[in-house]
Amino acid sequence: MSVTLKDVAKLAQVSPIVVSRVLHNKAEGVRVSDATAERVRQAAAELNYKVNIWARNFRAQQTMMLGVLNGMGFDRPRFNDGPRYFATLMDGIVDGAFRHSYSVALCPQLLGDDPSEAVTDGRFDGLVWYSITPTDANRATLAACRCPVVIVHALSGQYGGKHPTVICDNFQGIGLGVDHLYELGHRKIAFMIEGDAMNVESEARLAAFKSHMARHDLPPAETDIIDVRKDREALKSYLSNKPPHTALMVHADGLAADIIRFAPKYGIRVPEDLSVIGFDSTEFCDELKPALTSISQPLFEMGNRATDLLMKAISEPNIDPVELVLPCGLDVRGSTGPARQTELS
Amino acid sequence: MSVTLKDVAKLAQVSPIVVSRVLHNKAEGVRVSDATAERVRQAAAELNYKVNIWARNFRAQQTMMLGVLNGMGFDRPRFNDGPRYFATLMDGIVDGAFRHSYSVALCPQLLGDDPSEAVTDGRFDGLVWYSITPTDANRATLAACRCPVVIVHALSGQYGGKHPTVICDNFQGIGLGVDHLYELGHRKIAFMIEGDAMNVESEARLAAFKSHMARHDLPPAETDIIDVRKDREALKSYLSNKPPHTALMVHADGLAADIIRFAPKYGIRVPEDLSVIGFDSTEFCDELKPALTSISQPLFEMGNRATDLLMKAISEPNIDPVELVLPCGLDVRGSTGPARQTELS
DNA sequence: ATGAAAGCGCTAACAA
DNA sequence: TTGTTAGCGCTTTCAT
Repeated sequence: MSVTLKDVAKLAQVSPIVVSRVLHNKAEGVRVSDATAERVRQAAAELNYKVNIWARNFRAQQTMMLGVLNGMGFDRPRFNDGPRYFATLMDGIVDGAFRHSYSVALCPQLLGDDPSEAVTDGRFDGLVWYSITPTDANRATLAACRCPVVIVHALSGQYGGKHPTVICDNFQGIGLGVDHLYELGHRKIAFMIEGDAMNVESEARLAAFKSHMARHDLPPAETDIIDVRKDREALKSYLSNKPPHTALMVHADGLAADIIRFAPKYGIRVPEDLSVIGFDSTEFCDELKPALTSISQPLFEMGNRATDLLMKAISEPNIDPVELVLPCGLDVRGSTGPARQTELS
Repeated sequence: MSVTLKDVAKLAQVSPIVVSRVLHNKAEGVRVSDATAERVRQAAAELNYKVNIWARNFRAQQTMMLGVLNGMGFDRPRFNDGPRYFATLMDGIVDGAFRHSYSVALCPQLLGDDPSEAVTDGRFDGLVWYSITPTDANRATLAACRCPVVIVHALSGQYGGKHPTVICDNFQGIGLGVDHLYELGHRKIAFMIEGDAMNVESEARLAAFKSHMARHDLPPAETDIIDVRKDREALKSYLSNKPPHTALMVHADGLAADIIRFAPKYGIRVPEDLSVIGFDSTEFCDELKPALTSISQPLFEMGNRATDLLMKAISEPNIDPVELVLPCGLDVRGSTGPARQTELS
């Protein structure tokens, strides 16, 4: 069907291995006479020979391929859902993989009946698992993986300390936000959190908030933690009752955006009456009026470094897994300003 | 290293081929005694045997893998650049590929020195090439491909009619926009176009505009085509000189968004003074004030159908390539309204 | 119902 | 400097 080494060898009147050496070996190791080498190269060109990369990989017992899982398990990665989170992370992963001469495949459909076969059929040399939730099923799948797995958005401890992990520094990030507000004169600062399930990262952010506030001698009271997890209406009732705070840190941009959109309806001006900080610095931050100040995760970097950890895990299987915590940034936009001095009327 | 068929065979006291039949064959074709089959299954379970998918693929001379190229050639796909175009298309491609039990890999780094080796080393069973520009280099690469290639965002004729193509119906899409404006009473409608290089699709949209306007007995004059290709400042000078039009169709959303943002500075209200229609219905359309009415490409569908064409090309290599033209939609938002009756003051 | 042989394309190890 | 052997893991073909 396709032109193989053997065909080239026949034409060049040498054995296949010589062709392999001439065409594929590093220049240094090659011990072939110039004349033969030239003959081989000509033959290859004439036949338009190309290696079969999978034959080579099969022989070398490697795939030169990384897989990406995301979310709850074997739902396929979606680029266009939600914010650009996953897209940016993927950019980092792909960039890193290419840097190491690896390809990236999107978590494949499985040829068998069980989705988890995809991580056990030798398809990949390594996996990046993104935004995994620590359910029993996921832990079981993780344990079944036959290749190194780097987990993004998790701390190693959540998974038995067996896998390298990459996560943003939620503690430091929230600190950036709190300090920013403090410097603007804010002392009455609330934290708002939502979400159906307990989200590990949101929890970490809340804890960080409490800690950083305490550092400023402003330990938050219970009423300073506004939990709209069960009832999104709680958000509206908070806004309609003259918020006692001058600033709001929100666990994620989506909720912060709603606040910015709803606030005017309740006579609350952002940032004059209420400063708002989100988390993730999603692209829509710039489009909001006012634009949303937000803490940014180094998503590209996270994906990128994940591949480095994977390479290390592939080449040194028995090394202790690294837990990589990367610093956040603060993108100051229009939704934060000096604290108001008076009560809302 | 890993458990193979042979290991299972030894434990079950049968030959490897029997194991293969029991574990992998369709139920019907299997001619193995129940007792043996059971023994094999037990052995496999005991050893925790998993197929090596690449050995199977290698043997079958297929990869069950599709590749995606985008842009000018071998720049790697970027998910987070520009609008969500590529992300949505990818979602369609991935969905389609999975539906056919194929994986999708992002255009890989090349193990050799020449990037284009990636399309000739048998890495993929098929390729989706997105947003290709018809340069000589790209034509050459296309010709060198050893697997079927489906081109997205192109017409078959641009590439010698040799490859299946998928494109949105720019003509019909622009027609939706023109008709929408016409029904709102607009008669003075301009078309705005930009971009460094000649963009085939933008050109097609411009031509469609002329044609649809003529259909309404409103053939556009030269002054109704505002070309800001060379000079983005031309946009501002257009806005500052009391536009004689009541509506503007723009070749793409990005430029339309700028108009919406700049217009107020020149005392032009959208849509009261000037209705604006974009193209692509990008997600930021909703965030603009007013939200941007825009023509939408069926991007997910385009990616999805591209994989169908690829499957067909893989299974029937000699079939005539299909040219798929998928209809656009019109997302009416706030930036279009009834035509103003008076001149701008 | 089961098994033996053979080979996909490539390259490491060893031999000449 | 060149060639031979051998095998990666799997499955099709043909024989028993």
